[in-house]
Amino acid sequence: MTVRVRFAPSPTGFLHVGGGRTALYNYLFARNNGGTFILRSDDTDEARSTDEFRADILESLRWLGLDWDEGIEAGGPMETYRQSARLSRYQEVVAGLVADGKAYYSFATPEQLDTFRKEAMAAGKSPAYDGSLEPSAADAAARVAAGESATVRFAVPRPGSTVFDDVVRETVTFDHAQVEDFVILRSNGTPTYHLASTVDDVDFGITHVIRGEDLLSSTPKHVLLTEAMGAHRATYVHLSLLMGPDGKKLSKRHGHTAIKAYRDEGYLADAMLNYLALLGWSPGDDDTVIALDEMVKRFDLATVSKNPAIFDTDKLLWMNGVYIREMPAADFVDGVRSLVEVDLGRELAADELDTLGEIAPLVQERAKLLNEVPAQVRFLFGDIEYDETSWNKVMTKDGAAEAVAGATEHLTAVGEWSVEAVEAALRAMLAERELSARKGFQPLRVAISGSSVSPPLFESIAALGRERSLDRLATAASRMV
RNA sequence: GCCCCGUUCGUCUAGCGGCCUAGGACGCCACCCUCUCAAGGUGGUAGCACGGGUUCAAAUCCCGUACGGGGUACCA
Repeated sequence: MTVRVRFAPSPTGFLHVGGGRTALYNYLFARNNGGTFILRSDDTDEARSTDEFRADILESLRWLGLDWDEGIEAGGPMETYRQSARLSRYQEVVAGLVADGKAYYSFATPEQLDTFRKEAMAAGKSPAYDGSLEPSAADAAARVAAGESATVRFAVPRPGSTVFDDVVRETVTFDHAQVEDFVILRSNGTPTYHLASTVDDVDFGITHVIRGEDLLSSTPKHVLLTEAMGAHRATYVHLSLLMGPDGKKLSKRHGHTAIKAYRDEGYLADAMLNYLALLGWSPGDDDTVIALDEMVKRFDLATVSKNPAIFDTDKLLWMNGVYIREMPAADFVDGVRSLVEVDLGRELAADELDTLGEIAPLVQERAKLLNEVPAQVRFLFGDIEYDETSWNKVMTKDGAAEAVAGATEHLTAVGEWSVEAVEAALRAMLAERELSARKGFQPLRVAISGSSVSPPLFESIAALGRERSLDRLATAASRMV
């Protein structure tokens, strides 16, 4: 049997990190098995679904590099992969179920249901509605014929129970006393999530339903529905949820939850994927940094962990640094160029691009976020701006003025302007003035870059050029008196 | 309330009855390297929720308790 899995977000919000992980696990499982990865849009909630969210989900998935084989915008054997376009099919299924006596028209009002549930709870019993408030079949038929509006509920066999083997949770049992006669068709004729999602899974030939644990208790409904349709149930896989640092459900107040927010902050898709993969799965062999194709080879649903994972950005940040350092130098420059240009508010000239190329490898070693880069290279492309804290800490110390004066003297004498020549000149200055490297170079760093933290000094000076470097030393000297 | 799921360092995890004096990674601390900051290197810190069983032997199996998460809609 060929594996067919789907990622079926509902466009009622941005693709968040938990959704990204679910998509990734579906992708890994499909690729590992030579199966098909399908993208579907579970947009039965018209009121909350928007095109903005639909676009965000596609864009986020593409950014991550999780390409799907079939579904939204990719096409495939099905006519459509949007639930909002499959209304008639759902109504057809519901009609069949009603005809078979597996579902019924329900006239219970919200108030009646509310009372039913409250009373059940007060009695310490399950609040699951069992259909006991409904009229006889004949009455129901008459009322429907008379045009009275009603929902359609699935008739859960009672007594009974549903048992299924979840790949990560093993055998799970639900007594039907806990499963209510759930609504499958709203009174306005639209399907509920349970119906639409299950019908799609059946129609699309989904073999493995890999989704969040929040749907675990809905699974008996899906199993019942599937079997009522005369179909074979899928294998279910419920992934634990992602939590915030305080152990509570991950939400906005913990920081960013949207995948795209991480892209915008300067995270790399590969780092994101690697980090997300490790939240609930381990490739074994004590490996931590692992590429997508390697994950595909080693992925195994049976080893996915059962417990919720906390989304910890410290580790993500570290991992992003690892991936930045692993980037080919040219890719790094490409990735950072537009950020630098946005920061400067203008495009980089050809010679400035060369300068960026020169300094980039040194910055690449240090960055953990792409977005940190502009601030680190800004001194090369604009006027000097002093960080006052740095200035006060460094330029008021003994020897600072002497270092600047000495550097001016020695650098003026440099012939060919190169990293080596600059270093030789400055080290000679140190020896002559009997200054330690620390005391002698920090003032120069502040004079050149404006900050006590910068890319390596000699390279920075070499990249800045003779004129501008000497100019900055002069500016600093005059500011010090 | 009721139902379901879970519980190994602060965090992500390895572990599937003896290889565990519990391994790796992030974080943190120290040292080394060093022109700053990073990176890198070395070392260190810290954990089997608790209580009962089962067994010659339990982090690993069973039961209970506690705690956490999810569900309990004409949301998904």
